[in-house]
Parts: sequence; C-alpha cells; structure tokens
Amino acid sequence: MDNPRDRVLNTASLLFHQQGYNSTGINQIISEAKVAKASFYQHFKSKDDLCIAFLTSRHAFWFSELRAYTQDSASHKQSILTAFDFIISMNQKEDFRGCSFLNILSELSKKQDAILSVIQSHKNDLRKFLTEILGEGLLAAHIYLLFESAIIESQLFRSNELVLKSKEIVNHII
Amino acid sequence: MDNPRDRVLNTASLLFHQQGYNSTGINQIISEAKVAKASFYQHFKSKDDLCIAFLTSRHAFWFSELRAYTQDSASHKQSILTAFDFIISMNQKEDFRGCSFLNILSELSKKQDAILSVIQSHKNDLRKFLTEILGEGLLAAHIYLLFESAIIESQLFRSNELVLKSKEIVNHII
DNA sequence: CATTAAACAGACAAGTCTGTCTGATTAGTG
DNA sequence: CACTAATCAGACAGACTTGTCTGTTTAATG
Repeated sequence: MDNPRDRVLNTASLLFHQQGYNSTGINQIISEAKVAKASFYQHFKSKDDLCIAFLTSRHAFWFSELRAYTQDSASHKQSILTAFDFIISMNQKEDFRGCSFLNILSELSKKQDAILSVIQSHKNDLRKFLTEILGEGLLAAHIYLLFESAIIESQLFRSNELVLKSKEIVNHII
Repeated sequence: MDNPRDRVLNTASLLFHQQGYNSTGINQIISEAKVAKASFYQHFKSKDDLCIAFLTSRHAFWFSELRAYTQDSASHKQSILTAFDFIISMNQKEDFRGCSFLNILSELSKKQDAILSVIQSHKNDLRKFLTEILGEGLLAAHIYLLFESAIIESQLFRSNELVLKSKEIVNHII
C-alpha cells in the first residue's frame, strides 16, 4: 500500500474490475493512485504489462481465498458445495462484477496473446483444482462448467439465483 | 445490403464481433461500410443506439439459426443435443468469437443499462427456449448453464473440447 | 554532509474517440 | 423540369488515449 507499484496495482485492480480494461486509462489510474506518470512507467513497461501484473496478482488472491474458504470442509462433496458459496461471497464483496479473467477475455484483440495465455492458465488451474478433488473423469469437467456459468450468470443478472440453482444441481450429481 | 443503414449494421456486426465494442470506432465502421458520417447519425442517434440495433438483429438471427438447426430433431433429447452441435457450427463459422451478448456485457459501464436489458432479454429467451422443451424444473436450468459455459469455454480455449464434453454430459443427464 | 536512486509534477507528441456541422451531389417523384 | 429528401465528403470541436521526456524534490545510505 505504501510504495507506488502497489498503489498502482491496487488502484488498477479496482478500476479494471469496476469499469473494464479498455475503459480505464493510465491517467485515471495514476491520478487515483497518486503516482507520477514517470513512476508508473518505471514499474510497468506498458498498459498490457500492467494488465498481466494485475491478472497474476488476482490469480494468487483469488485462489488463496478459494482455498481458505473450502479447506475446512468435512468431505470432498462439501468442498465443492462450499466453492459455490464462495461465488456468492465474492458477488457480495465485489458487487456482481463477475470474473476478471473472462471480462478481460472479451476485450482482447488478436495481438494480445500474452494476456490470453495468462487467462487460460488461470482457468486451467481452476480445472486442476477441481480434478484434484473429484478425479480425472467427466464429473470434474461437469462441475467446472457449472461453476463457470454460475459466475457469469450472476454477473449478467446481478443475482445469486443461478448460483444457488447450480449448487442444488451439484448436490444431486455428486 | 443496399441502403446505408443495412451497410452500417452489417459492418458493425462483423467488427463488434471481431474486435469488441469499445475497440471499434464509428470512423472505422462508416469507412468500411462506405457511408458518410452524417448518414450514420441520421439512422442512429448514438453509438450505444447502434449497439442496441446490433444486438436486436443479432438476437433475431441467432434464434432463427438455432431453431432451423434443431427443428428437425426426432425427440426433445435430440433437439438439445443438436443445440450443442449448433455451438460447434457457430464456432467454426465465426472463429470462436463466443457470445456477442456476453462479450458486450463485460464492456458495459453502469450508465449503459439500456444495453444490459437487451442482453438480459436475450438470455431470458434462451432460458425460455429450453424450458419449452424440457419443462420448468431444474433440468432446464442445468442445461442452460452447461450451454452457456460451453460457448464461453470454447471461446476461451479456441477449441470445441468442452462443447463436446458438455454434449456428453447432457447425453447422460437427460 | 554528500551522493545516489526513486518519486514527484506535468508538458508534450501523435494519435484516437464521438458527435456536429457545412455544403455539394445524387435519386426519386409530382 | 423542379422540388425534395437522402446521401455524400470531410472539416471541426473537444475530449480522450498511451507513452516519452524534462526537470525538481524527496529519502535513504555511505
């Protein structure tokens, strides 16, 4: 929170999440982070570079929160059900802004394949997270797909309705 | 294809799909559509107005294609399975660009709630489409969630892998 | 206390954006 | 042929974009 790099990263996280990547300018970021432009470009060589730093830190944050949320579960089934509660908790905390990674995915052009790779990695890690709990079969893919749409649909409708429905469905199929 | 309004709409559809909404400027649209700027603003009172016109026409196009694709199916189950083939066919035709509606959703600011409504309507109609085939229960929601993630994940990974997995899953649960 | 590195403010270039406006040209109709 | 409405080209305003650059100030360390 103290040094300029962290201030930029924190501010950018908020703004990218609230306004989207392309709608958030460097000038707004540095002004709200109270950092000089020259300092910004000392730490990040471009806006896309900042984007990758943001996604990397978001990745670490998001997974550590997910693990913290689910680790106390008594069973594998309970872990998975709690993961859906985690979505609800994030929706509440972040006002239904959905998934940072998928939001940025929609804004990418073909030249930004470095960013695409970071997004794909993140989702591959989520698939791994579920596979470690559920094994290699179709079930893990099934849950992954439901988990993804639960996030997106709650963003779309600004509501947890479909997260709760997903959880109910998951409760039947595990 | 002849009149300026249609030329704008067709060009915008392509460009919004390929580059995203915020990354596509009016100037590029009118230049590629070979329409004067004054003519553009005679037909659309703003870029957001064009966006709504685009989504409206996309909605009509997409549903008519989906219905054409699924109507010959022998059973309800077959209709649903064929709907997943429709995703594959669209991915091929449109190079894994995903869902126009969800792509634009990620780019919206709070002030653009008119556009949000159009997107929500579209998805509500998709839910209705599935409910008409499958009835009101959890199953329709279940298929809807798998359908949505099948589209998104194929965009993310530029691959039909998870569409095919979804179809396999659907084949088990119906 | 002097030196060095980092952060500061902010002008600037070169380009983008949306939307308005002027004025010329075309096409269709009475 | 004359009138009307649509379309044309493109300048323009005003604000925005990313990234570079100059020069000043602050903070830490030998």
